[in-house]
Amino acid sequence: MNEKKKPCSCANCDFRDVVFSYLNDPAVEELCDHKEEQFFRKGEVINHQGEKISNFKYLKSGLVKLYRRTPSGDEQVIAITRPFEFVSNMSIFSEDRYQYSVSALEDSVVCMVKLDFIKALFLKNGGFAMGLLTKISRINDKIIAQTLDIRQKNLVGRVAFVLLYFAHDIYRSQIFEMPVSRKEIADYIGMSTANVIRTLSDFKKEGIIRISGKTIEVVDKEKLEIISKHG
Amino acid sequence: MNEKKKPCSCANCDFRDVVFSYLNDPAVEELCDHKEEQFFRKGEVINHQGEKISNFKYLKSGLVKLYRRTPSGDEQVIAITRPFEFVSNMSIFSEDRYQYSVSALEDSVVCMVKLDFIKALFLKNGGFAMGLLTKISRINDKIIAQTLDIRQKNLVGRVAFVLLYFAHDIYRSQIFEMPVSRKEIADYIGMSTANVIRTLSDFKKEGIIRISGKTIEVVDKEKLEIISKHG
DNA sequence: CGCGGCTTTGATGTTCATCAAGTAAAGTGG
DNA sequence: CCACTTTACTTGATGAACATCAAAGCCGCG
Repeated sequence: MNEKKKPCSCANCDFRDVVFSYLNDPAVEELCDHKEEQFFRKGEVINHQGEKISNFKYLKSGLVKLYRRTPSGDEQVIAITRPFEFVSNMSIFSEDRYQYSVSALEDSVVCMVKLDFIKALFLKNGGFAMGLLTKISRINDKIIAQTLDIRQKNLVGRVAFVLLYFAHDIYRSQIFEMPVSRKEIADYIGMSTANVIRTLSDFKKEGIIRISGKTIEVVDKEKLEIISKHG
Repeated sequence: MNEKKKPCSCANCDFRDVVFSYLNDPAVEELCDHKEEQFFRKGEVINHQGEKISNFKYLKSGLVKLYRRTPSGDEQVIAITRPFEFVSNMSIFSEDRYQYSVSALEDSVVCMVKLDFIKALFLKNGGFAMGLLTKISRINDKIIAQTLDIRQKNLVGRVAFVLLYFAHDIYRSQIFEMPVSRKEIADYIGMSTANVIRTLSDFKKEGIIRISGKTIEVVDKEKLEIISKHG
């Protein structure tokens, strides 16, 4: 009945179900003492490619993009994701430094725990390890599958794909504010900025979508799906 | 001094250092009782996309390709790897069924352990879990990085890249037998078969490589590297 | 020795990137 | 808050890169 103890905010965190379900209450309590929440304004960089990895991070709220800068200097966008994906990507266990950068596309809250603490927990708790492995595998699978899906499409198919991705997976709404620039879309699906814009204009002319600035509305979802599946 | 015990072949397996280093001798002994080795002739399919996953598999010797068939029916090669990469890829923990197929490019030996056994071991032994997670992460990182590297290059750069990949990473020799068809190369780097051949012919004319059938010799490695880095 | 698959090469057309020039929008400093 | 600068967006015109098609050569295999 020592109810006076400070309640741990982690106990009710949505993320607990995702990978921390194997931790019992005392363990979560301890985790809580080691975590830190950090706020990132839209546009801010959360992890920088090449920087040393010292924390296990995951996205609590917001929207982020994972990307890298190529040797030749341009940007490749690898993924755009919502909670509760990891921020310090998979590399945390395999690499010393970040292979990719992560930045906030919307105001975001990131929760971080010292990596050493996670690793120690890992050694002690196999269930936790397995939960984490499953989650990381799933994220990796998704990234690889999406990359392959995109590669297979032609230009118009890619643009259709990306529109559907935002409408369905990110915003779950036919009408939304595009959180990225046209150039970022281009870097995401691997084509030139001019042609992304051109294709969007074509879609608009054909009445498939409505555009006004950053606001996009998917009018003819079915047609977009057909185009996405190569057309 | 009960030396009469049957010696466990797993104890000295090269693979032990890769992920099983956290297992002590009795644990390896037990693992040994649950493993099974299987031989695959060149061309045989080891895992089939869509098939239920029941074993943890890794490549002991040989060479394999990881690929998938797209909805539209053509093949995308995701990776070509040597031991000791996993065969039942990362998805083993995240998915019920294989997302991709794996086939042998050379005669190969695959070692397999019931997945249930690995999972149980996982829960008991955090160190083992961590070793495995690290290994899986590294493989995933490599696949993603390679895919991004390829995407960034133009046609000739991609062909140069693939030649260097076989010469350096796979065969460690300037001269080697290409284990895949021209079409498979095309599916690997995402271009048409005809253009792969054309580019190879161009390289030959310029004296950068020598070709006779499946045998390829890299003559001017430096030039190939320049071309690979966009040329 | 003839059939079928893989390979090679040339010719053709499409797709897409690049360049350029103009417009809208969004910061920035006075 | 307005003039100024910069950055993002848009559109058209051009050419390069690449896929596709077709036809022929090669090679292994029954």
